Amino acid sequence: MAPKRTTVRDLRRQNRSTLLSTLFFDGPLSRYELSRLSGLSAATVSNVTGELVDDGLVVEAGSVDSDGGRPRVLLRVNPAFAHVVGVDVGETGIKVELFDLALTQLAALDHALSPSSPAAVASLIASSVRDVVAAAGVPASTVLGVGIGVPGTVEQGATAVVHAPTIGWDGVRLEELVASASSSAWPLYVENGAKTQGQAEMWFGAGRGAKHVVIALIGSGVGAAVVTDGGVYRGATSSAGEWGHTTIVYGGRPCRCGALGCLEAYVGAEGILDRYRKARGRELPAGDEQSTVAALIDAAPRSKTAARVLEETAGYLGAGIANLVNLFNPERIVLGGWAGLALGAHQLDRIVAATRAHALRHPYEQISIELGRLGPDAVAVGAATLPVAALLDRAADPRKPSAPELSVELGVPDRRTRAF
Amino acid sequence: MAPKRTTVRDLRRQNRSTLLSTLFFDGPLSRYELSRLSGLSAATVSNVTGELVDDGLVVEAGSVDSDGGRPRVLLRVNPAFAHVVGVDVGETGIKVELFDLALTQLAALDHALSPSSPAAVASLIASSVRDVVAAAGVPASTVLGVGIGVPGTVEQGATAVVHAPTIGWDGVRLEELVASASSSAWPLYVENGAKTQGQAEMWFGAGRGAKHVVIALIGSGVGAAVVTDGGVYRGATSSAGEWGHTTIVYGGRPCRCGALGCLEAYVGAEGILDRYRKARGRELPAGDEQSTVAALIDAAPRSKTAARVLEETAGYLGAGIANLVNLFNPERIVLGGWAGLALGAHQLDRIVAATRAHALRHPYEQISIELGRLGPDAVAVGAATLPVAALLDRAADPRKPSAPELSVELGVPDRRTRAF
DNA sequence: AGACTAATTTTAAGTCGCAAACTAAGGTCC
DNA sequence: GGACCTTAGTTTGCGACTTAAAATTAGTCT
Repeated sequence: MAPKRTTVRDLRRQNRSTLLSTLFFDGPLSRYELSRLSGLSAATVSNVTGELVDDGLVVEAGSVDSDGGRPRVLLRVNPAFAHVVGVDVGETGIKVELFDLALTQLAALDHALSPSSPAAVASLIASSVRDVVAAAGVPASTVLGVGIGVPGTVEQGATAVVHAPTIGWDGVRLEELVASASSSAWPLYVENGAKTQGQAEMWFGAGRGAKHVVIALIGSGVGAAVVTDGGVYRGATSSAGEWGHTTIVYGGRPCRCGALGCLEAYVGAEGILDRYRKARGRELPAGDEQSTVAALIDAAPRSKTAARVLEETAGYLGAGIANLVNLFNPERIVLGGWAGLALGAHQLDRIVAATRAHALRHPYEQISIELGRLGPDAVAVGAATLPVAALLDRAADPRKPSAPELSVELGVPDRRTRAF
Repeated sequence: MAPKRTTVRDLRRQNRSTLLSTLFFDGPLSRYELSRLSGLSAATVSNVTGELVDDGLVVEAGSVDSDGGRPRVLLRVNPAFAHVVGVDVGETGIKVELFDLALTQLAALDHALSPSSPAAVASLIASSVRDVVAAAGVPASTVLGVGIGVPGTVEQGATAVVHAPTIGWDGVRLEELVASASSSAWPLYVENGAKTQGQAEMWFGAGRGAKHVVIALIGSGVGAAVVTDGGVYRGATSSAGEWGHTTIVYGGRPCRCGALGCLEAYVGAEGILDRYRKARGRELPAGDEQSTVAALIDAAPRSKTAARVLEETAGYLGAGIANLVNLFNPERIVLGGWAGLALGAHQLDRIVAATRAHALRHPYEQISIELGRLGPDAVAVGAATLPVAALLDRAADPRKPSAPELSVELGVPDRRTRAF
């Protein structure tokens, strides 16, 4: 409630966290390099890493010559220290994957699933998590937590509340449902799927190294994860980033959200196909969205109509991206989601040109537009990062035995910001 | 360059900053209340405030009974400890105002000015600052710094670079120009005017108490200050928040930025009047924009055309606001700028209705839409907060004698301030 | 083996915030 | 008016922390 920031102990925790995070992200490093990178004195690095090694969080990983002196001993995060589970609740099925602490996948499970009651999904999640832990053969006690990415907005609070209209969920307390369907008490972290995917791209994909990034997620619908100052931006109630439902054509096409002229109604797969259908004046061959869009793109070289629809899509998308550029002034825009990748692969030049036409010169000059680098597992990987982020953040403080007050404070990795 | 976070000394600075900021924003407080609010122990509060009092930053301010015990001694920031200057560089003139540390205005100066060369403006700023300090009769040595709000984007870096197309500035290093035109070496802080006005609303106006706010600035043009997690959001190169140039009508009206369909072309004063002109099919009576818009609003009850133009304006504006709501998920939207206030006063219901129609239900339910509370001095007040924010931030560390390495690190000042 | 170099660890300060004990300042009750 | 509360603020003693400097370790080079 208050500014809160205090004691000398926080310092230690902070430094533990800094060092652990540095090791996590910047690979094996010697104590010496850690000292340079963190700004901490060699003595402190030695002291703190010693503790981390004692705790089993960090292990030595060979050494490296240093011309003519004592070789540096490399340290790295111990991948086997703990395991995490990532769950991707999609519109057509759920994926459950288990990773070690380095986010290497050890086991995975896939369930097709037509939209079902929250309770049914929760119980499927609970049993699948159990199964995947068993399949990987890791001791249950090493499981740090379970991250769950869902296709809707997630209101973070004492307990996460999910609103996911596309699968018919409204006000679902998924955390509670899963917890009560599950025998183990692993901490649960529920988050919007676009945000988990964005976090995955930030940690391991096209977002690495940047601090201000927007990761667009274009599939059947359209979403985005906005990364500001290095962290996923959530806003007051965690529903920030609903890019798909920003108005781009005032009074335009109806969107499934009920409003008119949303970006999603133009560049979401459903919107693209619908516009194509109208342009052709007749129905499309049957097939799922994904292959139909692929067919549309294939047809472009031969079909004027297909080409025009794609061209227009690139225009709308560029304008939508320009809005992000003007509002957020990011360094980088990452196009993700299956439709985003498909469009990006064939229309990137046009998209960039349209962005340029709609963005202000100065912020436009700062950005690069790239394609996402992670595959279809990105949402699950990103979900699995949630417990890891919590670990790094609280620096695996041994005094806080790993599963404290549920996911509550996960919200924002509480880096301090500032006013001006 | 690295995560940086260290020493035991930072703790002290941090706590000094927390206490000083708490006193600044939450008025006179006793040590006891400070202890509760900051989470620090009474001992530490006593210790740190003792230091602050010794340094002259804080003074006692009477006492208050505490039923049946020792009365509490109130502490407050010493308004006379330092002074700050705020400069509002507008499109038609500059305002220069001097404040004490509590941001009470002590003197002000106004110069009409047609768009002029940067050097001329810089020299006018330099001399006016000198004049206003002299007029207030405060010793030059107590001037903490000079904040300057400009009507364009400001790229923060080693030195601030201003791009302000509406006054013909492109790549102007205003800081350097003012510094060389000035004999004193007061630290300079250059920032976009919409952002300084936003900061003023956050500190003293409609934004108080909230952490996620968008302060819209609607005048001749359209801008916004986006406050995320309590701080004004700048993005990678400080040009974030260009709301006016987000596309709201794909392929729509040409905007002075060169693109089509920008929000500014519809709800900026110029855009409104131009649409009205077109709707009436003939010229408007002469007059400045501000009075012409007022006349338009007055005419609405009698003129169908005027009413329709305003109604449409509310619609566009609502859609623009909804985009902010969906993307940023703020708690509050503040309408500012003379046109924003005028529209808000007469069309707020319609604007709210349009916002509701375009926003997603969940984030919409979180917001309140309010009018700005500060008058035409807001930009200057906000500019003056910049040196104050720097003071609060570095906690007036006595070791850093108040005017150190020029404003350099103001850019993305690196640390926490406070919940504001 | 001895000299040298560079990475870590140990040692000796010096800082900091906190809990507990203590002092200050006023009120209540008889 | 004095014994006794109550609340605010200060002092003291301590444990925790980081650091600079000195010491140690582990190789390379001759």
